[in-house]
Amino acid sequence: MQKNNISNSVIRRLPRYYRFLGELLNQGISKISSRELSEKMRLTASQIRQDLNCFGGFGQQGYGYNVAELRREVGHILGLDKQDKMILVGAGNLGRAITVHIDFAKYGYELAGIFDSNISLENIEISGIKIMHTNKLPEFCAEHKPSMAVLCIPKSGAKDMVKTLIELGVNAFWNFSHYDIHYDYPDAAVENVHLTDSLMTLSYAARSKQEYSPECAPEGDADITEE
Amino acid sequence: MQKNNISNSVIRRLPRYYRFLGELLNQGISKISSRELSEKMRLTASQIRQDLNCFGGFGQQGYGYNVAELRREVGHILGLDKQDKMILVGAGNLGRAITVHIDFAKYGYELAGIFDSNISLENIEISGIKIMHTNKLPEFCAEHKPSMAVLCIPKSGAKDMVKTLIELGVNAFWNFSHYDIHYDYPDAAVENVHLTDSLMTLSYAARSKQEYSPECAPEGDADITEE
DNA sequence: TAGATTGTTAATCGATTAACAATC
DNA sequence: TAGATTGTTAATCGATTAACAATC
Repeated sequence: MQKNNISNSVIRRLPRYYRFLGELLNQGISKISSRELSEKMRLTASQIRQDLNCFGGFGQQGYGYNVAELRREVGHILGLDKQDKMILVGAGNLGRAITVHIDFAKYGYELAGIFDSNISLENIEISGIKIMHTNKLPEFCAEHKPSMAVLCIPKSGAKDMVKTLIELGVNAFWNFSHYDIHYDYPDAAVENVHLTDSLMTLSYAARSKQEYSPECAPEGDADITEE
Repeated sequence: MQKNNISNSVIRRLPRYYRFLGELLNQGISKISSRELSEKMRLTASQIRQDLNCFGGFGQQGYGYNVAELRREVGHILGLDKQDKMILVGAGNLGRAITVHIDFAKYGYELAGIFDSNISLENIEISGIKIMHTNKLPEFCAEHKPSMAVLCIPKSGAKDMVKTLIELGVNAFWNFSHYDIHYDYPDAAVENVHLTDSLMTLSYAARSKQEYSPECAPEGDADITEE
């Protein structure tokens, strides 16, 4: 199904296609052309056809794409129709929010266990799952063989935790810490969520807009705002 | 200070520079060359010099970059040394986690108010801030003039909420909902955090690795894994 | 000064867009 | 069939890397 070497840019657009196709389906739209979809998604029809054709010819000349079928295909490419076990490590505010907020089953994962190194959290339930102490990880992983871990722990503890998890067979990480897993384990599947990086990017966008907005703009050349 | 039209690719690398420079500083390293930094960050020295030179010549030939000074400059470019008020809308699990987890002051923002449309949450305190009902927004914004809002609300309510906030003078959004703000307000500063998109991307990476891993690889050409 | 390393221009690479032939 | 729209190749655009002259 998947051809070799699909570029990261293409992969990162797939979830968005998947979402939009889901919405179209909810709206009862069963057929769509690349041009119509491009208008809804604000990208070019060309790009949509290129992207989809990395994985196969899902459309039909003169007709377009069947929404339900295309969504199923994209979901399949993303692996959402599989079923794997995963764990979450770090039951702080962020870990608890993700546990409650994300419906992992929709993405082909079963949240099988929650772990924290803080012994006082042991046996507390979140979303019906009891928090276990991290010293239970070897036993748990041997039994359930989770393939993915969500890391909601500080950077300081992350390096050792990842080492442990890799040894226990976990090879995919949804990483909310700032520890750079790929540096030490280039073969692991890693998706970093750097919330503060995102906030800083927004800060840049918001504040450069401030500078250039008409009310605040200084007289003369906007380039030379430096003192 | 900032030249025109810095590409988004460059901007998105700045927070990472900022983090790495902070670490170097913590380690007591006061001077670094683009080559040394490139090894630590796993990117090319050329790119580092190109990126930084979009904003000015922060280095010195034959010497390198002063870590403390460069960090200050990058922080300044990102606007982290400013101070603006902001609000958070949606005090569910995610909203509460972000309130507690993110130190907004570090990024030049003061979390001035938390809002929720659920009346039963009113006056509950998170991180010392009392949740207010969303009907208090007009009054609050008139008084405090927040420039940014964190949106931790479902997509269904997001469109109306953004319309309200835009009218109240908020023009930057850290958007955890799936509502596409830029579609309706192309001039707003928007940073989307699509957690489930990130999870799907990880799913793809994790599962295509599974397919190609030595233990599970089928015999013959790996390209033709389709039945 | 000589050595090192930046700032900056030129070359390369990859991703996006445009064009069009294939075909439903 | 004629019209529409895909799949796919070619052209363009932008981002990254390499090279080197400037200079500390």
